[in-house]
Amino acid sequence: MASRAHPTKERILDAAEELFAGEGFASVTVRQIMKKANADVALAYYHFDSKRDLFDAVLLRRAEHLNKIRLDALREVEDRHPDEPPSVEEIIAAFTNPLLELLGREHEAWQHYFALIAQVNNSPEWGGELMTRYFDPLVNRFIEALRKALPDCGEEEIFWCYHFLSGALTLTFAETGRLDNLSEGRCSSADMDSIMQRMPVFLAAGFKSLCQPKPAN
Amino acid sequence: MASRAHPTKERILDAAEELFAGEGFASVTVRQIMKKANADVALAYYHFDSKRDLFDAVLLRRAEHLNKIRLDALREVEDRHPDEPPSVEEIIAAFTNPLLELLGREHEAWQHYFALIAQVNNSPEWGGELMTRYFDPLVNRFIEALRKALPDCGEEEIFWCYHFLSGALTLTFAETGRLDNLSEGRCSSADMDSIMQRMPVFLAAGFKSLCQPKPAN
DNA sequence: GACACATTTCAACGACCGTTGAATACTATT
DNA sequence: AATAGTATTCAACGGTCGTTGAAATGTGTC
Repeated sequence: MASRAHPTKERILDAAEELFAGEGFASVTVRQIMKKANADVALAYYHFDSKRDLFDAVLLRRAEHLNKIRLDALREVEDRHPDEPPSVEEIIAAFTNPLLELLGREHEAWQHYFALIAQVNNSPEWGGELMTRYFDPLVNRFIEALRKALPDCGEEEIFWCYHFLSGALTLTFAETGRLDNLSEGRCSSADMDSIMQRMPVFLAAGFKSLCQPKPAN
Repeated sequence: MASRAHPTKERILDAAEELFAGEGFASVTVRQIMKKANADVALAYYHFDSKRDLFDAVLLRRAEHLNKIRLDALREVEDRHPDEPPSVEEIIAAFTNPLLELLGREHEAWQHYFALIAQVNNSPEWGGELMTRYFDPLVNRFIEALRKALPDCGEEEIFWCYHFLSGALTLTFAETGRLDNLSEGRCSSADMDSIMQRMPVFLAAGFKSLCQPKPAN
């Protein structure tokens, strides 16, 4: 039992991640988590100090990796043509495409994580604090890049545009089934190619419409 | 006690709405709700049949009014120039501006409701089913109007664009404090004028970029 | 093999959960 | 004033919650 390849602590985090993502923090029981993780209840409190600490650990575990690969993606498009700033589309694609790559590689794990993030982002209880704690440095880095790509853009505009982006992004990656229901099967939330082709275009157009002087009507 | 102006049933719904919006369905206790409503615990089960039924009643109460005024707003822009379909901006403004008007009139009540909807929309547990049940007829009506405004648009594009819109909209109206934190006070989630001036423009640009042949680069 | 130390098991604590049945108070009609 | 129906109170139920202390087991070191 408790194979080395999947140590207990990781199994607990996996189980907690999936259950929290599906039903939220409060409705999931520590006993449910530990049953799914095939471990005794008390082990949750040995490896983590409380249910809440376990929740934070779930969030933190993948946040670091996520921030790293997104930052790499941004650096890459910035280095691609060092004399001029990257386009808005490129910056936004660097923000969103890493998520799609992760989903392609380990779909289940990251899908649960993104569903969890969507709930956190949209919760008044946690949205403000937790998103700030885990993602602000990276987000500020992207906003800085966007400012360079949109030199005529006002300060407030950038933040509002990012806020709209954030809502669209988290809902899309949450895969709640809403899109599938509404479109009566014509679209699938899990269709990553559709997301990749459409989301950066949609969001970049929004940024440009608010942040740069319109050429004409 | 239990003044006619604020009957018990309504007070229970108000209290439940505020608490559910703040902390989610599961972490709120029926006892907490009834304490806030200044009524005995058992009354929750007299006026509603269960905690879950109370939750549904909270969602349903304002959904009807909301659907009505949004539909009116859409009809109004459609009737404004009966010979041609309204523009994408006008349609989206008809979808979003009624929310702002409600917030202007009874800010607190509707603010709690929108925060609740944001959580429901982003929950895998509820997002698919509940949003469909309460809002699909209206949403389909708007999608139909958008189809007319964007005759060259593919079927899938419209649903994806609406999905992006839905995410941006629900997060924005949830007022989680995230925008305020990220912008370090430069923007306020509660600044309704900012939303009205920016959101329809941003979203309409996204629709047009994906749904209509680009004039140039 | 004795030792320290990390990990796991087991049983239980008090608190609080959603829910209910029976008794009481209110309100309006006759 | 008697009655019927609605609204409210009170006390409690079985169950489950997060959490813990103490005992048992495993693991590597000298």
